[in-house]
Amino acid sequence: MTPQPTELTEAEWTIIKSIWDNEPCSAPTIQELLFKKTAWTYSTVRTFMDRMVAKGLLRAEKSGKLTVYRSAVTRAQAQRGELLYALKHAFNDSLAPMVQCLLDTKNISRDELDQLKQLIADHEQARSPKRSSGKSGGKA
Amino acid sequence: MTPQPTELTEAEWTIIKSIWDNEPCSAPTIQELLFKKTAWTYSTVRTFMDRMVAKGLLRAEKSGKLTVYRSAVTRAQAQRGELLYALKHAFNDSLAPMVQCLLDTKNISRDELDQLKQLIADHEQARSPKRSSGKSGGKA
DNA sequence: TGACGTTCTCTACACTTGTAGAGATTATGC
DNA sequence: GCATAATCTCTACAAGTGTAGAGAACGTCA
Repeated sequence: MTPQPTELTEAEWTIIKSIWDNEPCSAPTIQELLFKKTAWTYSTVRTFMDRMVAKGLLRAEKSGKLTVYRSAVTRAQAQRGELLYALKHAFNDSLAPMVQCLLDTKNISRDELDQLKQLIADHEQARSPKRSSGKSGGKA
Repeated sequence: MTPQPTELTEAEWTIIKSIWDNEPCSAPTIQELLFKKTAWTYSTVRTFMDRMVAKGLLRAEKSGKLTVYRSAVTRAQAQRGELLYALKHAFNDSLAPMVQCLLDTKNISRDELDQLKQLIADHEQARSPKRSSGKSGGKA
């Protein structure tokens, strides 16, 4: 059961990133961690977190007095959701225009370009394993 | 003055796509065009469109009785906005993870892969024109 | 001139999102 | 036992989003 893709709001992204990096964790912890960036009060953070539990983005568990939170979606799932939203709405689900836009928009260094080429090459490799002599073909 | 990137809601995407394909156009026209997909009433469509004018996504002009609408952002601008939102929030602005996710998520045909490689090659070419004998180096 | 169709304007309402205060509860150190 | 600090719960409110109805205004055809 692949969970259906989720899109997060800006605030939700902020929260869940902090949780991925610190789970399991409590609301006061997250509030404190984010305060420098966001200046959110405890109430604000707590409200977000509880709403995210209701949406299935987080899981909460009471440990005595304290409520302990964990993510309920992985980073990859959330990334996929966001990407698919953009892909679907902005690019009518077609890959090439999206990548083209990426290339046009960002100032991409030569290193990054090489990296991209490598990614694609690896992907091709994985797709149609060529069992070439030298490389073992397994995922690096 | 590059306009700051805009993110559109789902409904806004639906509307503006129809407008890009038909501008200049009136609200009743758009409503009719979209009705099959969305079942939105005239009021709904009109409300969206007027709000989009307020946001600077569309421009409206009265022509006697009729109000005529045009897009105020290009498709490329809107695409960029959406892409940058995803890139920033989901991928912390780094390119490679995004492309990786793309490769992992979609079932990409060999043709598409080739297309991507071509895009990247073209981009490299444009970036550091090699003034090779055969090709004229200008944009295709 | 009156009925009809088209388009517009205005208003509304429920739900979501961003933001937070007030006050209750509980543990803790003295 | 009591002051204090930490945490929780509840409630609220403004702005944004999705959705639409009611009724005005205008052109037109008989």
